[in-house]
Amino acid sequence: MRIATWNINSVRARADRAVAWLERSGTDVLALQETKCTDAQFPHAVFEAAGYEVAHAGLNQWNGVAIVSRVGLEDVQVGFPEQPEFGADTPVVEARAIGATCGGVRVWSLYVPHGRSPQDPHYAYKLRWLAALREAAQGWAQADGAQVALVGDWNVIPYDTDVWDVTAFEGGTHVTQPERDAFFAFADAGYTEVTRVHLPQEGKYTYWDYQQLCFPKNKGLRIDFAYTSPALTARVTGASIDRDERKGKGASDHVPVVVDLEG
DNA sequence: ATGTCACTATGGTAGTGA
Repeated sequence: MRIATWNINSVRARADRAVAWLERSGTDVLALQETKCTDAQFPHAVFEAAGYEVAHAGLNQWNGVAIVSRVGLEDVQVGFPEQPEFGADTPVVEARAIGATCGGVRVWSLYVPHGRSPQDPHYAYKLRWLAALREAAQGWAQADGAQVALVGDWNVIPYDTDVWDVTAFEGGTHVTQPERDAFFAFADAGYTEVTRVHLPQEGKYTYWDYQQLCFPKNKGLRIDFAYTSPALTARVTGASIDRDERKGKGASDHVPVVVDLEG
């Protein structure tokens, strides 16, 4: 079975591209982030025509997460227990997490808050969000044989070598110790970040900003990851990053990150 | 050349988020 995660940066702008990629790559389950639409606006028919079921959570033009599967899609859950709210006047639980069981694997599509700047309330929200997710995820992995995949855009640069020049992020988000601690805490909860296991090389970026010709200059970030519970980690046979998907007109600023499972 | 893109609301351009 092949699972992938992809921050699509508007599913309406790229539904055809996503389906073409699904078919070309032979992906069974795809977790999407930044769909940037409401459930009513989601292009369900495009995916269903290709033989995929869809579960989506989207409140407005911001955020939005989905799971697309051709191996079943059961027990859909929008948001995780104690997922923090954000908003100055009327706080809401944003559309940043959706879970479903696909082919026996509990898949979570996650869009971790950006943080904006270490001084911004969004940064504290990001840390709260990651801590709450870790609490929930620890519970999910408890059951013997539980096969859980936490995949998505983590908005954290775990190592200095996951960015073309870490000094460009001095004073910014993504590289602070609290963010990195929050990211690595999932390993303490029993999860393994399996893309690192299979792609340990430096410079394996998953995102290149649209601005400043970042992609041609290969000024990228590695911020899209897949944490798997012990029983699922044992099934992982490989991982890949489809860098070519960043090429050409109409690309997302992120590329798909793929995890292969035996069976 | 601030070498971008997608969204909304508006009204033909400005604001927001990344």
